[in-house]
Amino acid sequence: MSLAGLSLRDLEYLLAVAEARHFGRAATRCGVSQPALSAQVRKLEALLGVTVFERAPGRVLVTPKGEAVLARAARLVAEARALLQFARQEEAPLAGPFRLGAIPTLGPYLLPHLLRPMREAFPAMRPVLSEAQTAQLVEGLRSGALDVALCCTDVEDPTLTTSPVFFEPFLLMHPPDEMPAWPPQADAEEIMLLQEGHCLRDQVLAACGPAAPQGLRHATGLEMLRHMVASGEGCSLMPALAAAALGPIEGLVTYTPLEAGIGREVVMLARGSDPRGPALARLAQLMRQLAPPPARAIGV
Amino acid sequence: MSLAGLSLRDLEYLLAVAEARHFGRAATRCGVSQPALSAQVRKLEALLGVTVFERAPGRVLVTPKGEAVLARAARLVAEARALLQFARQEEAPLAGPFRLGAIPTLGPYLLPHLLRPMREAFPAMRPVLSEAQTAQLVEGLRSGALDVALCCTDVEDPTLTTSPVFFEPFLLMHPPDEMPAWPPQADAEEIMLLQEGHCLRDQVLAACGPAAPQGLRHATGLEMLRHMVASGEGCSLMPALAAAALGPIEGLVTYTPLEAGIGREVVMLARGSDPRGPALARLAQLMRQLAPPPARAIGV
DNA sequence: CTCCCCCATAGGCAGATCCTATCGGCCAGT
DNA sequence: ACTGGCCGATAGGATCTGCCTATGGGGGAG
Repeated sequence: MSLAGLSLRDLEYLLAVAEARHFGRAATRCGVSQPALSAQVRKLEALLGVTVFERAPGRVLVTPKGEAVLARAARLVAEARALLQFARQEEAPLAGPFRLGAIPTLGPYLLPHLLRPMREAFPAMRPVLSEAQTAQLVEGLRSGALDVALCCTDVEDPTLTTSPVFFEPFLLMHPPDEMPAWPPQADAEEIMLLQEGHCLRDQVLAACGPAAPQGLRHATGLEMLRHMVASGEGCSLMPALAAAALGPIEGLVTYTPLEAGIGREVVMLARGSDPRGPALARLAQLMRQLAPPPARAIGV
Repeated sequence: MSLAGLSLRDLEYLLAVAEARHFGRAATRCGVSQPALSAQVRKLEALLGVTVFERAPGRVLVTPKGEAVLARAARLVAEARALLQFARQEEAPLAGPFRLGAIPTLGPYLLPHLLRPMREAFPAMRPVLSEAQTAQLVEGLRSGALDVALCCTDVEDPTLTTSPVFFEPFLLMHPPDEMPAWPPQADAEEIMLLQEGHCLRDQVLAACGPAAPQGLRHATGLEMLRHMVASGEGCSLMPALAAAALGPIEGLVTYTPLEAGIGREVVMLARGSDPRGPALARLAQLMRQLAPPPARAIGV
């Protein structure tokens, strides 16, 4: 059974007649002419198969079944009004669950600085955090499983919007008693990398210039990388936020700043089709305001 | 806030898109073209002020607020369907409260014969009985306070329908040892009447012909009338059903049949505008079938 | 690089809705 | 008994909404 032909406006007309017990006054209240309202009520009665009103001379009576229909119609109209009111009430920006993904070499070190100010700026936001590599983040964005992603690779997907957040410098991570040359010499096997899939691996390789290592020796994460350096396996580059969070290891690992410009651009990705575009832009701007101070706070 | 522009059909479209996650398939399911459905959904979103769907390339996503709107829309549509189904389901004839009025000289003696068969013929009917004089019954019908009325006066009101039920003869009620003449002699003061307002008073007066009494001696009801006859005050006419129900009083009151044609026509009145006209006609026919047998059963 | 998928847009048509004007029935005041 | 007023129904014309087919345009896959 379809709802074709059943109109909420006609139900309003019905209720108006029931209240006024008078077609003319009901029409005035509804803002239409009396014939228009009469015709619509008659049409609705035909559709329902119920004679709701008995047009008695001089007065309008309600039939027993009409009473029941009117009661249900009143509920329906009230709920419709509630729906309209609910839909139209202004909602806090980014309200509700907000799926935020980040790459593993960034999220654990950046998000702690962001979450509290974000909650203050968007009180109704309920962040749901996840950590994945860039490819999975992009797929999550496209499928709707994520709302925004923090990563570093320039994504050429035209359906995604890219908002710059900040530039994160790389620090040279090495044993204190062993200062490697930078940029590295040809086939510098002492440079260690993350395993395949991490965008940081590619960024470090790019930073190495022509003397990029083969990358045969790799770690599954930054913590492992730091411990490998501590054990004298070699050296590597560390993003500034991770270096600040993980810190040096007395007598085993220290960090040395490199020349300006060596690092990576952190961006916020979102779907271009997300209707909350303006709010997302404000979120990106908030991140831009927040990200540099912690980067300076690490003392590099 | 008005419901103008909010259409249940559009809400159905919205739900179809939410289920199918695909405008084209939703349109097919709704039996309209894809552009038609797209336009209506877009219009509805504008009306609500909520972007329910995010048209992402290759897929359709639902926004957080859209989820809430969809949930309410689903409730609304379900209730609308329930209303349609409820309205369209066949209802037992004359179902619900049924206000039946009767004049005092008829109701208590006729209705006991009618009620059980009426309940069998119209099982869903819930009779609500009342007793009043003709003028009040007619007013009750016109105001909608009554559904049908049983009375005897020919009512000329063009808004009421009159269905004959049966002819109720009058019996001469008198002491057994004192058989009055009929028709009465001029100014026969031994003829006693009911008080003003009872149609039976006028009918008896009419039956008396030119020798009608002044009616100075009157009773408030048929029981009182019978007791007045029993006490030797005079005699009177008694409707057959009342005579059967009240019965003679041994040695004090007896009944004597009169020539055929002396009596009153009992009719059922209803509003001509009552939409249950056919069912009311069947009710009148049922009364016609039921009324004569009890009239004969009184043994007169 | 091209074809396909999918939603949006454009233009025209048909039905629904509303309006004003009028009718017909009932009622009340003269 | 007559007549003016009230009230809902009907008639006819204007307008608007909703739907259709055809097409556009962006994105994705082979």
